[in-house]
Amino acid sequence: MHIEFRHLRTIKAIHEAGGLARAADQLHITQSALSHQVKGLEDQAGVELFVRRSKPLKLSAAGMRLLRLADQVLPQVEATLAEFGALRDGSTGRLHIAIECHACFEWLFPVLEQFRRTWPDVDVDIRPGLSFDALPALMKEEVDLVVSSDPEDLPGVEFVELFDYAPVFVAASSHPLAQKTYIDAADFRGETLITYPVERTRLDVFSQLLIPAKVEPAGVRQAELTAVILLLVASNRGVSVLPDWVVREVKYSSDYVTRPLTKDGLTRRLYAAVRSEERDKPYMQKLIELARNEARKLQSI
Amino acid sequence: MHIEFRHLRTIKAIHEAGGLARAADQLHITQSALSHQVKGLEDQAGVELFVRRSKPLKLSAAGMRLLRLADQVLPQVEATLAEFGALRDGSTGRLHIAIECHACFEWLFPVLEQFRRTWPDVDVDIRPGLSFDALPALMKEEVDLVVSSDPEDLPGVEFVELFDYAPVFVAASSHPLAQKTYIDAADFRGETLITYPVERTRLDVFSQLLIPAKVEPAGVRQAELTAVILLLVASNRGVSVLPDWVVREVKYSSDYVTRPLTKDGLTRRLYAAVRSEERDKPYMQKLIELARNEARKLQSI
DNA sequence: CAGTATTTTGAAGCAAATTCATAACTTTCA
DNA sequence: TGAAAGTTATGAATTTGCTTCAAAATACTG
Repeated sequence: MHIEFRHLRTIKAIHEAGGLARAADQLHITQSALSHQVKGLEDQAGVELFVRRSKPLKLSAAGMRLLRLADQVLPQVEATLAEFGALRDGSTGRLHIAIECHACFEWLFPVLEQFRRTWPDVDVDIRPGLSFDALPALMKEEVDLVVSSDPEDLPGVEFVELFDYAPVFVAASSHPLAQKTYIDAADFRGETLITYPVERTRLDVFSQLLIPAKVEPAGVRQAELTAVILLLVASNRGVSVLPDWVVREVKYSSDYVTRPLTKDGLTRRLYAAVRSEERDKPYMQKLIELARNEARKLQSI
Repeated sequence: MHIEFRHLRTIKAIHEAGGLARAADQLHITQSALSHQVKGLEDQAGVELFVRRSKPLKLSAAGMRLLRLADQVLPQVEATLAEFGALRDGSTGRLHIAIECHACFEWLFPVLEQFRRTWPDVDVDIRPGLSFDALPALMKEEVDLVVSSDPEDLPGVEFVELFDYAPVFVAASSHPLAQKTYIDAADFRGETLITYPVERTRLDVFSQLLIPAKVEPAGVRQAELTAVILLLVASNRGVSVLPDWVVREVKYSSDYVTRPLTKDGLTRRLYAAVRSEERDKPYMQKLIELARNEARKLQSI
């Protein structure tokens, strides 16, 4: 026999009630059960827990020690169970986000800032999705939300629409292509293209435009940070394609210009991939709502 | 079903071992048992504790929380059990002392000072208040040692001899009785006797001298503190009878003199009353040894 | 000292934890 | 991709040990 929480509750109850009989009522078990329990406990601890010789069954020194343990431990257990309650009803949880889309930092950061104000107890984190496969990680519960623009049909995963955006062409104001009203795939043929350092299939320019048109740019150069890409573009080291929300803020800068891709412009859609069970959690809903609002704000600039 | 220590140990083992199977070995139960246990725990807590979709069975957010609880709680339990061990082998315990004999403060304090140096973990206290029913309190385990000079035959209580002392007569140097070489009961007839405020039967002068001789002093005045009694005696407000160790230290003072009671002198014996079970506890032995030494020291002055 | 309240004890019942046997997955490796 | 290895889940049988019941022992009260 081991010491168990039951025993701590028992000690506490007996102390408070001042006797087995009353404590038994309080715990909804027989007084006899308590007697056996105490005896077992004393056997196993090897010490007397109570002073028998007196009527109101007082705690001995060892009993006091055990009571102290109960007073330390039981509240800790209560606290843990309370947190489980919060986990269950969705007021607490983990929200680790993986972003496949490299430029998503731009709008996600402000969203998370807002989010933390309403849901301070949710454990939030962003994991740049370059180093691993975001969707398998989502299924394995290594992350809880993946921002992606390529919905797949996966069991237990749902893709919730966030917002639409347009990948747009960016070039220095002095660049010859800045003269055109829109850019076609063929226009890239003589250009150096600056992209994020990920596989081509995950870049809108390639997947939506160049690969279908079988066009290979003159050169490809990679840069990690959006700010650096814009810098390179401004100094005419190449051209790039970025989501409209990225360049929206700097649209009126005279250093570079943005042009739609193809005559009608391309449109892509961003999704939040979440596990089905978690889709309806309140903080999940909240994050999605905030993301949509943030996008609206950026696009109305 | 309630959450129990068993579950905490389980969580901890599974986390450390990195899987049910290995944890099962470590805990010396079947892997099946662990599986059932985890399931039960998840049902009752209402949250998933582990991430199933991955091979090395990882802890979920809730699982981490429970692990934290285990890491908080289990060491506390260990500590308590360790203290029980110490209680059992006698390196720790409670030593609350009741003194029937009012003047015993004088030698008991220095003894306890010494005692605390060797047995710092023993909870020591002196309780002067219940000098009345000290022995019943001993039996009810309200106190653990009673200093007494009247051994009784009580079940479960033993009287361990401490040391002998002599109640001696004290008077101002200028007092007429200071001329006598020893004092008899009859000498008290015209005197004011100063005593501690307790019943006569528990005062050596009365029980050993005046009551047997059927002598009533001219007056009786009571004082709480030994120092006050000596003060009153010195200023000739009365005479007193005190244990020799009390006046030994001030014996050569010219303010008062001490004289033996009766021609041969009275001798009394002081005992430590303890419960039989506790008599052989090491710290109990130590205290008794220290008391005897202290008495030797005082009497050799 | 009887009467009441409370705790202890032993046997029996019962619920819950464990085991056994086996199925269902996951991952690995060819 | 399929087979093999390793790991976890499940259901029925079993065992453990907690709880209850009934009755005796003990402590307290007037």
